[in-house]
Amino acid sequence: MEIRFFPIEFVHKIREDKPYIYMYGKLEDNTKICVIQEYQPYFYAQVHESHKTQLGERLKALEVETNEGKAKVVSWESVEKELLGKTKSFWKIYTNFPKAVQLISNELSSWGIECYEKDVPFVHRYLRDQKITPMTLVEVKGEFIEEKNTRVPIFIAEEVKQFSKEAIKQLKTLAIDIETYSPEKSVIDPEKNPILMIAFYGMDEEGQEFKKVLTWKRFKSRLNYLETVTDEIELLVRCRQIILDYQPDIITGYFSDGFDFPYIKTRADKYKLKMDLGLDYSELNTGKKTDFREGKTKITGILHLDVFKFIRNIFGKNLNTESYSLNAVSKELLGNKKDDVNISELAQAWDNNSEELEDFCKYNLQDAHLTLKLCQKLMYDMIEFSKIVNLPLFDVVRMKFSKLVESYIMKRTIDYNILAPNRPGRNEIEQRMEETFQGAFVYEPTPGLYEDIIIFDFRSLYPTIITAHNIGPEGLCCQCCDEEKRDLVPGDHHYWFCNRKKSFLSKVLERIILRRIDLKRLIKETKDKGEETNILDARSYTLKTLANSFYGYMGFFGARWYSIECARATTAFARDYIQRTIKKAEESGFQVIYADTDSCFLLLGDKIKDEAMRFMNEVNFDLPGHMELEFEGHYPKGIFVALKGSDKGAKKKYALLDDDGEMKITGFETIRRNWSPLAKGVQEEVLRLVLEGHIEEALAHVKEIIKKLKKGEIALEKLIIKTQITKDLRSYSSIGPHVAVALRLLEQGINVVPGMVVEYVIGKGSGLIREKAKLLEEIKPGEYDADYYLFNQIIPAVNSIFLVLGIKEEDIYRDSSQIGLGKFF
DNA sequence: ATCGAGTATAA
DNA sequence: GTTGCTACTCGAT
Repeated sequence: MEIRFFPIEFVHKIREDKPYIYMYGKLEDNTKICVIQEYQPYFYAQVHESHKTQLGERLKALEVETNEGKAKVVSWESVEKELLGKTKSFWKIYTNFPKAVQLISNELSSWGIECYEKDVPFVHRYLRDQKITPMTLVEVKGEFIEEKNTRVPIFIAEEVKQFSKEAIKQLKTLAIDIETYSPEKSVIDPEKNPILMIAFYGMDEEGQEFKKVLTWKRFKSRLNYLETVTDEIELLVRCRQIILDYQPDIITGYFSDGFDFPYIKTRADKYKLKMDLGLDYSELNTGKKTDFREGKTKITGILHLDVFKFIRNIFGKNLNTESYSLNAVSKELLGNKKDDVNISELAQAWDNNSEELEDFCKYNLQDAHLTLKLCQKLMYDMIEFSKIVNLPLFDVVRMKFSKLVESYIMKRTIDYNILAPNRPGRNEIEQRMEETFQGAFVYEPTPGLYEDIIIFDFRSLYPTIITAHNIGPEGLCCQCCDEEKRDLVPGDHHYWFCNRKKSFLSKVLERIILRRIDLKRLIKETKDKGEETNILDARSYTLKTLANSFYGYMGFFGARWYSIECARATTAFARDYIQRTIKKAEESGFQVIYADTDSCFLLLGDKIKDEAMRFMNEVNFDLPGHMELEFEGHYPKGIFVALKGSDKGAKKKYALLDDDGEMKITGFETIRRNWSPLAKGVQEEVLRLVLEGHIEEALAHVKEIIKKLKKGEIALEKLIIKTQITKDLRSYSSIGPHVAVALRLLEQGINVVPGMVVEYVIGKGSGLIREKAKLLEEIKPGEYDADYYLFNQIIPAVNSIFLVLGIKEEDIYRDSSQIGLGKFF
């Protein structure tokens, strides 16, 4: 019989001594199902003609002992494949189970035989080979079978094929969030401290909501979603039952890989409770955490998405948020303002049986609710990534850019019969890390206030250069192109890329670019019809992200298709194009005031916009491939400032005012999170007033703020400085203010993990700044260090702006205050 | 005094 | 994922 289903979650297992892929998913009527198919794992080996007979004998005899049985070679066949531009003959060697690939190939390597694609995860291999796209409708031929140990029907497939590219729309999702007992001045310790409450927030296919907060302390409350149990054991038992009863397609959490699930697992293990949530009755698997690998929690058959990971790894790049906390991200993405409670007071409220516990329950549920909404909001984007790289959503949301690009390239190897180069070993990585290359060109601006600025920029500069100049490792210094026809890379290095045979990477990249061009047209048509473009927008964003990552990928030391020459050539062409554009603008009579990588700022002067557009069209006339210079905008006013203590113009630091009076600030402290809102606010106001031509007001504004600052009237929230902790606290060689504060947080029992952003205020006193750095709860209003905020925050933030106008530092202080400035006169 | 480590930002 | 740029703090020389 034939059925159609949406595959969502994947595992592989040995069944009756044979390797099988298990695809958990849903039929079109939302019934859950698991489709299984036998599949043989394999890898490739490069075999010399003369060794073939001998090697065959050795492979037949080869056996490697493991605790899962003997790893063996099942069979092999000879295939032709292209490896970095050269077509060669390889053996495709099949093994008896997936893990055997690694063991057998290691053995062959020790015999001096080069092996390839030996580290491709089995599920990934299957999906690519079978051309099955997760989350889309797949048609399978086969039959239902009776199996033990399964919570859903099992269908064994003989044939599978993609039925449609349309992604699944109805997904039953459950968000989960836990609160734990964490008394002050103690480290988070799942061995010691219990889970106090667990919140669930679900939504089914029809949009029906499900809310519940479980807790094991009784207190007065009229919350209808509250369920009270006797103790933590029962809490965990109920937690298991709730998930099993609800049977979501997706379980989501915010940092649930790193916190909620490992915590639940640790507590359950402590009481020897089963957490057999898997659709095959398997236990919650929190994975192995090492120094290099983060933990992942997998529940067989239920897709666990850690929304935090997707945001941190991929989506966060196009957010403006200063931190990846649930609070900050929800605010930007959902526009919600979260009701906050001081979570460090939970332990105390718990011990005192306080009625405030109700607030913590509400807070707990709110977090689950926000997580659910974030997951739903990002679902299109996550699914698009999954579809485009053809991998399980579980893996995609946990990937970083390099893996994502590589997966996409790996998918394309099938279409072009290409063999993937191996990932670099330890030595190779070390060598690659020492290689550097020159980046983009940045024009040094002359400090000043400018009028009528026109900005042009190259659309997708790096991707279009790679395709237009056929950049790719295979065509490097080819011998097939005649010397006079070679497309030489600009600069001192004498090298070129073949212009007869298209390189694999540029073919792959061009497909992305072309698809995006089509898609943009479709989006426009759809919008014109007044229809929703959510999914198309997500797809366009995915393609753009992928295309933009190619250049970085080629220069990344861990890449399979690493090529420093390709990365070097990409930036070399880019520098050449932007410099030629600048020259051409000047030849056309425009004054160029700034340029950075792919953009060019010029002054309109006494010309009209049409003349600028004519210049742009002339540039475009000569551009190859998909390269294009675009009109970015017209700005009536703009300011460029000088380097500190110099009259040279600062690069990557300017502010513009557009036709609608909107300000666009680049590089200034205003947009940096490790400056106080006070300094940022003053700077932004000064920039605005100066650009609008109100210089006196700008100066007066600063003086006013300084007066308030000296009187101790500035609210503490405006003085908060946020700095990220980027590594383990113990490995800091120099203890900055942020590290000092983080160490105190640790003492209070707050889990300080890399990536966390700490907030502090500089308090009154003497000594190092780090000694004066205070947590918000450690300082009272007015007790801040006014001098610090004046000399280290406000003055540096506005000084360079005023200097452009000929206003010196002393002019800022004049009349603003009579105290504490003696040392400056 | 000067320099490296650390943080953050632009493209 | 890459390089480029500026400015500040800490801590060692």
